[in-house]
Amino acid sequence: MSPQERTHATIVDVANRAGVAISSASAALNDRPGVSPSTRDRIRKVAAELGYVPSIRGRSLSTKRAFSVGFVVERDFAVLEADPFFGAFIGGIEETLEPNGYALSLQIAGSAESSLDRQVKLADARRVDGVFLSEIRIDDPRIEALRTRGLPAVGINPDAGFPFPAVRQDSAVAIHELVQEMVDLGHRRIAHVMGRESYVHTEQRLAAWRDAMSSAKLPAKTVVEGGFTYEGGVRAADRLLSRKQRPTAVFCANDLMALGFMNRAAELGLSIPDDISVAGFDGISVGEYIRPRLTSIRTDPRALGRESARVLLELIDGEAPADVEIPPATVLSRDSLGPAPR
Amino acid sequence: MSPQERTHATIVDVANRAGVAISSASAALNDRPGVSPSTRDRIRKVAAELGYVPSIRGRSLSTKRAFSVGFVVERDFAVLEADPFFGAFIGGIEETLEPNGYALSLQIAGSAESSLDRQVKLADARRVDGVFLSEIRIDDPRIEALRTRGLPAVGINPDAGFPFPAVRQDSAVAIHELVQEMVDLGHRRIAHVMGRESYVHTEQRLAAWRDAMSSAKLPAKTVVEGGFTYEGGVRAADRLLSRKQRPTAVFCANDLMALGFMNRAAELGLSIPDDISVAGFDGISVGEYIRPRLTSIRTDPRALGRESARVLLELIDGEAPADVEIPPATVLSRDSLGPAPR
DNA sequence: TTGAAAGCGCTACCAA
DNA sequence: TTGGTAGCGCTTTCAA
Repeated sequence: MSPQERTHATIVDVANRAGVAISSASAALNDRPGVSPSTRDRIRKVAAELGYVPSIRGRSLSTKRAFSVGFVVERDFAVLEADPFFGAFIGGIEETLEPNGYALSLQIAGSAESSLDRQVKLADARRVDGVFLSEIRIDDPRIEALRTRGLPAVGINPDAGFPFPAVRQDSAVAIHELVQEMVDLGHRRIAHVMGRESYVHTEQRLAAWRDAMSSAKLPAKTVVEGGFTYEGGVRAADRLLSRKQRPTAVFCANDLMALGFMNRAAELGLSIPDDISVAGFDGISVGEYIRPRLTSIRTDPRALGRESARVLLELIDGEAPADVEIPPATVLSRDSLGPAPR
Repeated sequence: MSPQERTHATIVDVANRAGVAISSASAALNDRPGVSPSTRDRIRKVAAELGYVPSIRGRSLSTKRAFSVGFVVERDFAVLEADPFFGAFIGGIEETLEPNGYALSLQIAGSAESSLDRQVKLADARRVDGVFLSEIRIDDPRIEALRTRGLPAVGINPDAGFPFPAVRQDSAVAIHELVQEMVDLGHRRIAHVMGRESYVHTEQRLAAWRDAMSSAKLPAKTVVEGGFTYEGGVRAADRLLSRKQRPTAVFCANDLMALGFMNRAAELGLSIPDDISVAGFDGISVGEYIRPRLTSIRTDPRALGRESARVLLELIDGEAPADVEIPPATVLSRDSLGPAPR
């Protein structure tokens, strides 16, 4: 075991070469007051000559900061692949992190238990200064674990009453619009294929659909669970389309389920949107590539990531950031919605 | 700025409480010899009572290790979303990293320049002990940057002669099989939609296609560039299908381009696979969800990630790991290939 | 087997 | 404005 480290210039080297004290070098290099302009310049020049880059390790130990934040993705590998949220969200996080000298420590957990475990380990080893909490569950155990540890955290689309600062993007309005659009097209039997049970966003979408249905004076009772997977969408189609009074339109809680639903419906001999209208949620790019193109709800995971990171950094800096609400999701009208068959 | 750090138990606390020297505590906690069984047990017990978790920061500074490795993903955000490699590869990396106490520092770079820049910063700030090099270009400038810094790195599917240890998955054999399958179906005019210029994997797939064509005594001259994007696939279809002697089969260097190609072909009134056969590369799950289902080549990014991380950790440990070759990619036969039209 | 202490690279406090 | 120095939490060397 030989950590092959090239010898980097340290602040001591800079101070020596510049003929100043280490503390002066530190102050100069960090734009802290208390150094005369001339020595400051000299120190800077020497640092540049030496190719000095501060060691995050030394700084970390002395400032008690990791300069790194954590994100534990809790998602099945299979789902992960087709998931649009992931990449864009991380991209957004990075937009904020990078200019602030922070790095992202990413972990992938296959299950909720290991997700909690990973989160705890990141915190206990003081690898990170804070974490992102997405895919929040009802009574999510991570919340308590984080609170006992006093680790800064920011929630992505949590429910009201969430104990940490939150960043939210409303999708209820878009879901209302979508349902209304269906109603305007003459649909009365509108079903919902909901996501995985006990996730907050599953409930949020379900509730929005219910509200929209009730606004339209329509009964909101046809709901089946699809678990956010393609296969779940297939099964949902099997269950919903075998009914005597089958729905004429379906709102799926994500695009992957909508894909499964559409394919199964087609296999069952139904044509979309002539026999049945389908809409998804997420606005994944693949929705644009399939035929008919999938009507969906477009969210902005990138902005969510960017803002979450901003809030998290503020929190880490000891501020008390307010919750952030980014512009709401919008309906992405494409071809999978049509007039209700008569 | 108040780094809200709960006071964690340190090794000093453990040593004090156990009534031993710090060095003994360290030895006991790290399974190093030189501590009697009884004191070792006592120290362990105290550590457990105190909920002691070693601070990675302190350890990092003293061992000159970050216990973290870096991965800079250089990909367009739009492409990233539909990219199957990303998530699975990271998942694989994690499988190796986690049990070894390492974390992954992930960065997303929009361009090649910023990718290099990020890589350099990670290295210079000593945030990571090594990095993964994927999406390698011909004469990739990152290689030189890494070498000057003496930072351990492992290449993912690099060309022969790559200066760092490498992990590879052969796809030439599968491409040969695929082309042969096309030939067996009666195709003679088989085109290739290649990926983005100057990427090693673009060249590798192109070369494999050329070889396969020449093995079949067929001219390998119909090639258009598609840049690995959906739109590139669309443009390729426009160019290839407007020819007087249009190809009857097309091998696209990734699935996304194949999707674009298929959709455009359909728009032009061609039916797949009756009028034209299409195959992709990657085996993305969406290929299963579209109609006709896309024939492709299945790679194993997860295994690639797992092995790469293993090699990288060995390298960091000062060993001299040999290159690794994981089982080759395979043809994923689905529905987008059919007999040549006559 | 045990303990004391130096040192990793940096920040920050206190004197000069 | 400068310099000296303690200390962050750990590993590791060297004495006892």
